Amino acid sequence: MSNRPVTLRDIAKKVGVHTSTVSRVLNPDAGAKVSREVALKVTRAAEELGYSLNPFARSLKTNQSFTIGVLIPDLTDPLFPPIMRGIEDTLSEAGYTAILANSDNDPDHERKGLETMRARKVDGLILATAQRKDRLVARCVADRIPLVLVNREVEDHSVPAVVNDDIGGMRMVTEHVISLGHRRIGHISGPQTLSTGMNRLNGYLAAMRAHGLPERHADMVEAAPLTDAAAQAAAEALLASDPDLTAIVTANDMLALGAYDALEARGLSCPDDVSVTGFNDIPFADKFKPPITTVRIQKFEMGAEAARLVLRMIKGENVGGLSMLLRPTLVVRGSTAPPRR
DNA sequence: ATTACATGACTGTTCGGGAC
DNA sequence: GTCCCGAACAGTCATGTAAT
Repeated sequence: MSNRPVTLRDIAKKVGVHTSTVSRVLNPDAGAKVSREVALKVTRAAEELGYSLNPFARSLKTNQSFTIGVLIPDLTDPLFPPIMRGIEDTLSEAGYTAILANSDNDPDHERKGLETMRARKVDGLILATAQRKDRLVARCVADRIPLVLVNREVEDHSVPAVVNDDIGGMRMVTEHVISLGHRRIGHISGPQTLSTGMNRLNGYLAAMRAHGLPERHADMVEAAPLTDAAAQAAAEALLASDPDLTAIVTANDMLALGAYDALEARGLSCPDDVSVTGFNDIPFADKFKPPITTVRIQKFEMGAEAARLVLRMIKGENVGGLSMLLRPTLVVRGSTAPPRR
């Protein structure tokens, strides 16, 4: 009794045909010219013997792995599972598999993750890790690997990207806060090395300017890196520098949680003393206390579009530096209210 | 006897070419 | 219209050959 996996040859032997015939039966999309009678025998034998395709052997011949490498910056960030779902659903429909690597926001991890995926001969890459200036991305471009960025993009728009309208989204939520009557509004931004961090800051500034509100330098604090600790420190710095703030708009929901903590530490309540807003509308954002007013981005769709784009590139389509901008929507919940005074 | 290098077998699958 | 033949793919490992 051998443990050797069943191959096309085994099926061919059993049925009495050539392996290539078996291959054509089991790959109907290759334009199989096989009689129904033989095809039936082959499929039956394949089932009886428990055949499953050897993807390595197929890759050897076709130079295609039907595998896409996906690199994300932080496995613990609830933003990414819905994006990943969009990627996986779309890829699997097309017969592709995603392999996931997490960089933990560490450039060294990122490089290793990319190297591993490339060594495994992925057909394409989807990166959620891109910085505005990104050497790893530049190298992938130079090596002509089908590559799509998701959520974040590079400064020179040299790589196709599927991103949210971060400027518009942040402007929208800031204007919601302004419309409630707030005038002293602070911003906790993401790292300015990231397109999301920079665009969301610009959206905040655009809203402030449009309403003739002062852009005080002290009212803008950067949380870098994007960690819980940095978020809370940023919120504390913001409240310390401007005690008259009545609202804080943050660049993502996790930063908003940091603001909640900082408010509580100062004995302030949200939204009675200070209104707070988030961004992304991560899963369970409605379970925050209070439920967070935020900007809903199209997470699933973002992943799905990125996957569609990379599949088009694999087919040889020239998509150029095509960027896709997805429209966000405002979700008003309990963390925003008119200022007390 | 040891070392360096070359050659070829091997894996499972696919696909162009050709036989009937 | 059906089916077969056999090369080719990338990389590893064993074997062969020649030089030291």
